[in-house]
Amino acid sequence: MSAGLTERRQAILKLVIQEFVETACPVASETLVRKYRLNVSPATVRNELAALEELGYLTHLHTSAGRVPTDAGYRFFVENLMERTTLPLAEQRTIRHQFYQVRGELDQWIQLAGAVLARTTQNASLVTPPRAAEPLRFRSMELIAIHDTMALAVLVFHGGIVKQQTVTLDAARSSEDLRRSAARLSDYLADQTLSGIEETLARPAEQQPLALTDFERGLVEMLVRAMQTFEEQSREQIHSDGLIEMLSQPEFIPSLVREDAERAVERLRRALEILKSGRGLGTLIPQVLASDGVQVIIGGENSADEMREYSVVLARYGVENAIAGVLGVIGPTRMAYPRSISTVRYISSLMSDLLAELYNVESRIPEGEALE
Amino acid sequence: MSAGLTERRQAILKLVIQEFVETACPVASETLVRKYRLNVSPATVRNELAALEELGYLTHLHTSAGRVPTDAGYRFFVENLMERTTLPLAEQRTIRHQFYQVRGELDQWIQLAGAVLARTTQNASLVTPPRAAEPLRFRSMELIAIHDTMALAVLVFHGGIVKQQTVTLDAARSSEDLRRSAARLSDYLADQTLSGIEETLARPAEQQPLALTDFERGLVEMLVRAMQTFEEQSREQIHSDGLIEMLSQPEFIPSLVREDAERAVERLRRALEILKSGRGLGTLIPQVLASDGVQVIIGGENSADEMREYSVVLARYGVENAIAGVLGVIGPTRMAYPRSISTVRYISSLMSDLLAELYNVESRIPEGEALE
DNA sequence: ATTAGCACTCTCTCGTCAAGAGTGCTAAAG
DNA sequence: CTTTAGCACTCTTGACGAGAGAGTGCTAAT
Repeated sequence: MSAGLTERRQAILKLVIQEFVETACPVASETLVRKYRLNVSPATVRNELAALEELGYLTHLHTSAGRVPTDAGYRFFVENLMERTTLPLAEQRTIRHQFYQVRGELDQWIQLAGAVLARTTQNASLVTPPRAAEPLRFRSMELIAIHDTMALAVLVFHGGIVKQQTVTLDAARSSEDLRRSAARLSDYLADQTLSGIEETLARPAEQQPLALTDFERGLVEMLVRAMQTFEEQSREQIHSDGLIEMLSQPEFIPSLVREDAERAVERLRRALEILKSGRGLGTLIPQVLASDGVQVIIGGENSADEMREYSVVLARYGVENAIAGVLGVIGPTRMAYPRSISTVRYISSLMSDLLAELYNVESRIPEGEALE
Repeated sequence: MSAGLTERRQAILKLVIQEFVETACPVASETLVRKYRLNVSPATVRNELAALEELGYLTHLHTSAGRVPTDAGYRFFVENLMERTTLPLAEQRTIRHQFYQVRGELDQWIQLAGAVLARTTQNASLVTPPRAAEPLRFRSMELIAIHDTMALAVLVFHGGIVKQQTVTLDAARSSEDLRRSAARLSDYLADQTLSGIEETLARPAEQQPLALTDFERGLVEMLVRAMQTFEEQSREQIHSDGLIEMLSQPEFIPSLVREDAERAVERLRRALEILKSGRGLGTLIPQVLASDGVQVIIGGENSADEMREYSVVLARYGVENAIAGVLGVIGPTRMAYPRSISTVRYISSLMSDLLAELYNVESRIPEGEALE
């Protein structure tokens, strides 16, 4: 019976997927013949569909409804059937322009990347802030008086990472005082990592190259705390956007998908939880960070059951050996993979370019034209 | 027939609202009698319910279903029937402790306030960053070299507001160079507002007290751009959180609310749009900024039709004559108003305390115990 | 003024039924 | 051996209706 995946079956599989992605309705044999002007009869197509089903690429919800791709079907499509597309140049231009307008602000890049991914793919987007390959390394500190008993500490780390923190002063201090303390600490702890700083502090007093005042000791504590929370946060933080875009997919509109409507809402809640907590994605991120190119995870392929109905398209971005993050889109398995993939590829290369510029490394990515 | 709002009717109205808020089901006369051990018969209650309906405080979905409060009913409850409660001390303590742990970071306060509001009220929360009453006033600038052709500008404004921005250098510059330029500009433009800076720059060259290099001129442009975008953003930005909490309300669970299920999803989409875009809230924020105490907007009372099914509980927070923002919760009109109001009141006073501390003003708010 | 009793209304839930969609199978044709 | 026409079969969907249940509104008695 099953004579393997003949050319024609592949072509039909491709059509089924295209059609299903477009319409979100199970596709019937006759629809295919009519819409794509196939030169065979519906019966022939039915035979092929049955074969594809036996091979595991399609399913039946129930006896008499059209075919729907399985995860394996999508997988085959992505691997073998899909032509590699790039985002239209006009869209690339528009996106580049938007990034140009927020040049200089990393936070804005992240936010913009999320918004653009969501808008162009009509799905939710995920962006993790770029994380340094190496642990955070202190560079210098500035103290700026806000008023008598309060100052603002600006903590600068290697790689242009800056954190600010207000500190309460035990007593009034002059600007000059603050500047001196900041300078002393900047000198004292320059280029140290968190563990280095802790080590330095742990040394017995007589081995300390510098006698710290109580005030300065307090500052160091604040610095340590800031570095800790930063490392914790950057490890986990996932920005997401485009919930609304994803929710406009028919999967979430009970009137369109002939189904319980109960389940549509349940699905929605699950989607929310995934996006908010990043649960189900936790294991994916490091995996993507360790691999090149665009990664496509279809349904529950790689992670827990809760992701069964969703696909994720992710790519790493960043600068080799320096800093890297992950960005991508998440949506129902019925996803326009070519578009998602080309968008993710483009945005990740764009973000890489921007970061490379920041890090003064010439870009290595083919699609990366200079930013304006 | 309608002998006005007698004592007993008020009591019954109160019970109806309590019951409906708790169960989300239309409340029947017999239920009231049984559950609250009223010493009258269901028939009597029915008469009173009918009167309350005629007075506009209750409605009927259809002939034979229990009563449901109208907006006017909630309004009367909030104004006259509700006892003014405060958040339990244990909860206050927990919340204070959480704020203590992120002391020194304004961004974190905002985020935490949103999370706490959402969690304790089981609704979505809204927080706008505190905005200075006066326009942004420049204080000083630091330039920190990142590498040869890139530096990080740290812009400090009055009130402890800090922005960072990377700048590309036209040519390599020494640290000393950068420091001098930053110092010159800090001196030159200190204490100026955006319009002041623009005015200063507009003066003819011979009146300029200081001849700026091209590089410095570029920095000023960057500063102006940063100040502009900051003012724009802070005018509009609304942080929201707690979507998941709100979505766990029965209104959004089609199986619980006997209703189209279609509408539950539509309602949900609307909620999302309100939260994301702040549409329907736009007019509310300035209104709340201009008034004291907790403001309750029930249903479409004050704004457009899209808010008809939602209530908002908002309060201003901040420091008199210096800085102010708005925070609160949004949820279905069937809301536990006493709890929402007391939570919003507490969080706003807490945030006010924190800001007052930052601004070195002694706190004026009664509930505001010292932070730890 | 309160309340018991009861009719009335409206929703909700099944079950049935007919229509429709699409498949799977069989047998004939190329 | 492949393709196809024809047809029975399955399953969903929507409509209709009846019966049960919930709660009210009214009336008349207390």
